[in-house]
Amino acid sequence: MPQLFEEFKGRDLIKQSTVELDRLKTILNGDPISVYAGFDPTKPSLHVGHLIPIMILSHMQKAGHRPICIVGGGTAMIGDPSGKDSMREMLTNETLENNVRGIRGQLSKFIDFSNEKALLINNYDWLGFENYIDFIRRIGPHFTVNRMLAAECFKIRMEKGLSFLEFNYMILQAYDFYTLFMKYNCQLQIGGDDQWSNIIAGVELIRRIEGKEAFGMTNPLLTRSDGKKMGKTEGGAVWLDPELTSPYDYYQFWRNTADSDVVKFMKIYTFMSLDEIAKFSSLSGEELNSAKEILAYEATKIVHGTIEADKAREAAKNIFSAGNIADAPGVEIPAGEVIGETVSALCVKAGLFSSKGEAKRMIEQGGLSMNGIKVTDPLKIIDNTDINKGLITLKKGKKVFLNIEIS
RNA sequence: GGGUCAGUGUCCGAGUGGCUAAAGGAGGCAGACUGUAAAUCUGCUGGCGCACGCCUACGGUGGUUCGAACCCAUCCUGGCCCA
Repeated sequence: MPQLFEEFKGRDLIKQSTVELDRLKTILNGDPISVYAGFDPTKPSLHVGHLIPIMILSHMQKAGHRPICIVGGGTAMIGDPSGKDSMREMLTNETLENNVRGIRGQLSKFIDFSNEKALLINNYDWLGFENYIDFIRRIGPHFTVNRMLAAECFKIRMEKGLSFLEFNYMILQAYDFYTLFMKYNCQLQIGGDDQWSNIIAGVELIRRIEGKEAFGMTNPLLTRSDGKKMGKTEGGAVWLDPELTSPYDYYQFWRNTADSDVVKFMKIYTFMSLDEIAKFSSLSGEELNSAKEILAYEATKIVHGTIEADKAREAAKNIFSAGNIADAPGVEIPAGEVIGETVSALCVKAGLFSSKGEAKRMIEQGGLSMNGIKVTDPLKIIDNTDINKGLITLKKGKKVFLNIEIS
């Protein structure tokens, strides 16, 4: 088993570090430390885009370190301007609390929070009670505006306008790091490379106030080989919450990975050993198709567990290989709302298309099959002969399957 | 606070009184080819019993006009310049 640093290197998880690599190596491979990453609770669920830091924390915990997850109830009220060209919507307290709760549950699938082996902290605990005058007198002198303005993360906003509110985000995140450093002796902050400015701000703050050294490390920001942002699909983000993205869809997301990304994703998004992954790197072309299955299975397993991953894999096999679509996702619709309806109306009701107009277009273009037969007439009326054993199976395009259960 | 420019569909962005459901691009969806891949080519891409019709839409509200995304007033939001 390779040591942590080698593991990270092998998985291409290190982009920038505040110290030279050989020092980083002794830190990562050395005595247990506390390591922190922040998550913005702007949504009730994390999505695939959040996964890299989570995986890093998970690896670190396995190597004996202690992860600290900050769910930024305090900072989310500000909104991180990094990489955004417009100001973020402000959130109400209730949605924030709700979001924090959801995220906590998801993190615990990757990180063991029992017996304080890892901590989950809301930075509102301290940010919420700071006195403004007090705060700026204590922290303010350590930052110069000119330095801050030079930071990469503010650059794009210098054109479009940056509110003072958002400008403070960096300071608050630095203060988070400082607080954790003082309270928990947290020495390392990790995050996406877009967090680099915020991370070094924290490192500097600690050095200035305490004269002590803390470290920062970033992971590369992943774009898929087709240049699209990770974790976004037609339907929006791919969520970790099974209510928002079903395990089946989650599996399908990974299953549809581009050839050129398969090995890269295995390294980052699964716990498969590097040796094991190496076997796949020599594959090319059609052979890679089976590697995608493994990637999808492993990635799904981590988030949704073995049982759901098995189910998703089975369902996918049955649907795509055996042509048996009984395992496809299903919706239940009362018989009265099915018989006598047009196909287009049924599809809309089942959520396959968002409007009848769209359904009609798709059908006219040959994009819909019902019970395995291509539908050509959008106004076709559904009758009893279309129902097999209480089911109508619909297929949109090549790979979106839906069973309508008639109740 | 003063001056000035801007706010258009998922996003970017044209349009500056009727020819505008609104150019173009991106994104998305679908068809063909495939390996549940990529690339490529093609079609579609506000809603509705959706060929001809109706409704909703160009920051909000009110107005001018036979007719407004486009003109006027006012408000909101933002940029830039000045204080």
